[in-house]
Amino acid sequence: MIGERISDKTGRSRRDAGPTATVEDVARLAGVSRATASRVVNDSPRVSPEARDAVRRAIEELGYVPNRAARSLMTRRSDSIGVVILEPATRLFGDPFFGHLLLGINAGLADSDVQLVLLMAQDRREEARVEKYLDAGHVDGAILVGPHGDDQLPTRLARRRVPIVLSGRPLGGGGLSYVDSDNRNGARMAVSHLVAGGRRSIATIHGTLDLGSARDRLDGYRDALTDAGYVLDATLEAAGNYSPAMAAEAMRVLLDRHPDLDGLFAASDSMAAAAVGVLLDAGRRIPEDVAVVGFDDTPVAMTVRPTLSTVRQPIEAMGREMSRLLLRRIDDPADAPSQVVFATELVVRESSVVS
Amino acid sequence: MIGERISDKTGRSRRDAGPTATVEDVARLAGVSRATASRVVNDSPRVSPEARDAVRRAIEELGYVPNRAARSLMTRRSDSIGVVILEPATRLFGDPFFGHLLLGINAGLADSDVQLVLLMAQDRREEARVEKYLDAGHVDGAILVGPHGDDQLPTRLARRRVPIVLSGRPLGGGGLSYVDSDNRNGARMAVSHLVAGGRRSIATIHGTLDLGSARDRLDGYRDALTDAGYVLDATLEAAGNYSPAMAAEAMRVLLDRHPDLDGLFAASDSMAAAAVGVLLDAGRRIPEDVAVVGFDDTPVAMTVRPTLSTVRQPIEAMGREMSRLLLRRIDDPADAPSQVVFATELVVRESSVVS
DNA sequence: CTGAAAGCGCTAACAA
DNA sequence: TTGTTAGCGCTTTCAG
Repeated sequence: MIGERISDKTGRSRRDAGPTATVEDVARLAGVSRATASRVVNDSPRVSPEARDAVRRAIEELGYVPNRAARSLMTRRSDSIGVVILEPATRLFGDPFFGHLLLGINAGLADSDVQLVLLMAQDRREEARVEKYLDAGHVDGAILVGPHGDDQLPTRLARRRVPIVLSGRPLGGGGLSYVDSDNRNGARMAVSHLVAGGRRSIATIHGTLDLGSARDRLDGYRDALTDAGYVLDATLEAAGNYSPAMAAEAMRVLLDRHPDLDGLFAASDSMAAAAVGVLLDAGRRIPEDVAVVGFDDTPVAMTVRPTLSTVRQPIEAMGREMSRLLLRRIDDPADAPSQVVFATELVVRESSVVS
Repeated sequence: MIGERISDKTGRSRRDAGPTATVEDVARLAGVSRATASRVVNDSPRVSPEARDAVRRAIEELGYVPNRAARSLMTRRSDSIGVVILEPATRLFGDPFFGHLLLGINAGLADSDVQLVLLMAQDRREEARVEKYLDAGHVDGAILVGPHGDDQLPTRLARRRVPIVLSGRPLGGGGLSYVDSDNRNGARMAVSHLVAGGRRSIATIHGTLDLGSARDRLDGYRDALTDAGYVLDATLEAAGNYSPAMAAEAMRVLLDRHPDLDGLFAASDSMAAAAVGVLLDAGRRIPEDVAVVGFDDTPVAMTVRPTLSTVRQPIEAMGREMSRLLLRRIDDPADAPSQVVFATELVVRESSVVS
């Protein structure tokens, strides 16, 4: 029932030229059976060198590429993973963080021929859609970026045995795999640096507190002050929620409450930059009157004047690690969840030291 | 040969719980044939209301979700499109442009159950890999972001009948579908605005000239000067290649060549921001001494002091349109290529007008 | 080491 | 309108 056919049938598809050779074609040309051809394609060791060579040549000649759908149907693997962005649009816009992370994730996939399916969920409705998609097993696993405190999605997926890795420590459930940077220590270093510079009234603009990173950075801020024997003052803390606009407003409030403040730690560079704008507008000199440290070491830190001292996290490496963990977990579902925390590093520029 | 089986066989897969009902299961439960069940799933009109209801109930009860691989195998459609980022890492990092664009593209796919496969190619080797992937027909079509002047990838793919849509006017071949903004007119408006403000010596920092956008913005700059009867001066043009660092260097060169320059048009906000830094460092007041206009209206425009006048392009809408065009082309390969150009808009802030 | 055969889950002729 | 049947291209027992 097969007979004459190679790369052509009656009304095959819209693609006229494209490589549509099948294993069948390859096998015939190589003078072996489908099974053997398939074995060669999948690097099975149980193939004689001669057969292997013949098949390889046939593959080359026909420009054969396996049909992923057919393979998936058989292997029950999609050879793709989902990267789910749970963050609302606003953050994605301003923050180069996500681009960096995607790059790292992609790099981590590079020698595995697993594809990256991008799934964005701006609201609960879209999130439900994404959940259904993941649940249906259309991807072999997923990396979840930015789940907030009250979001049960990770837990639900984990319970249904969907392999997942989170970006950032989840506030809720334990037992999940995640990759994070040492936000707390990064913040501690930043604020200790301000203390060491002789600053006495150090404020902070923190991120959305239902995010682990935001909470950890705030804790680090408090750690440093406590270490230095300062008394914590809640009125020196204001929410900027990782938004430049809200950070600007927060800065105004802080300045109003503490006209004498002489140090500021902002939980992101974009918030720091916005705060710097407000400080300059208010006639403060930076760093003479107010020393400022941000977080992330994004390009804006170098663009703004004065250039921004900040805390660097190895975003790309983190993305790569997330891929690595997920692939491992997909390969071996019994693999225990792992948590990986990357070190952060203080980068001192103009905004925090009087030269 | 089927017999007893519903959602369970011997060693099915790693997923223990998940919804693994098949059309077969649905059909049996609904008391109809596989074909009818399939018809209901695919909204075929040739189904009686009763059958439809029964099948719908069964689907609901079993939590049935079609297996994409099996469907693809049959329909020869992957129900996914590739979004190829040809840009080197550096741009992705700083520029919120890509995040915006992805968001738009994704939104354009929202009610089509087509998935977005992200493919990044940082160099020629990776580009070859991506090309092979697209060529193999693993996706139904692709959106190409950032192909540079000498890149033959779009042409090659088009020749092989892979449906594609480009982001930005390609410099090379005609006859390709693309979505762009009116860069030239945007730039012209920006520079005319500087002229109207009485600026006499207006410089520009342009992007990588093997990019249509960069060339168009440079042309728009020249248009405006010519319109105003100014004499073009090549020494007032410097390359920033969309990189803040190179833009800073370009600004230094320009300042050196023309200490009296009183206007600047930068082809991106990030370059404008970097240039502003250099100008401030050089003791120039903005806008009193030098008026500055950027391009893109990214968040940095609001963050920097003074806030940046800029040209806004509807990035998200552009992304949505790209999806729309691609889906249309996939549906009907005979559909002629279309070019869509979105209007740009001048946004005036502090950096260009003395208040 | 190799081949024959079975069948993954689905859709699409073709009949009825 | 519905059911029957034939595969899509691939991997994988199971014999040989």
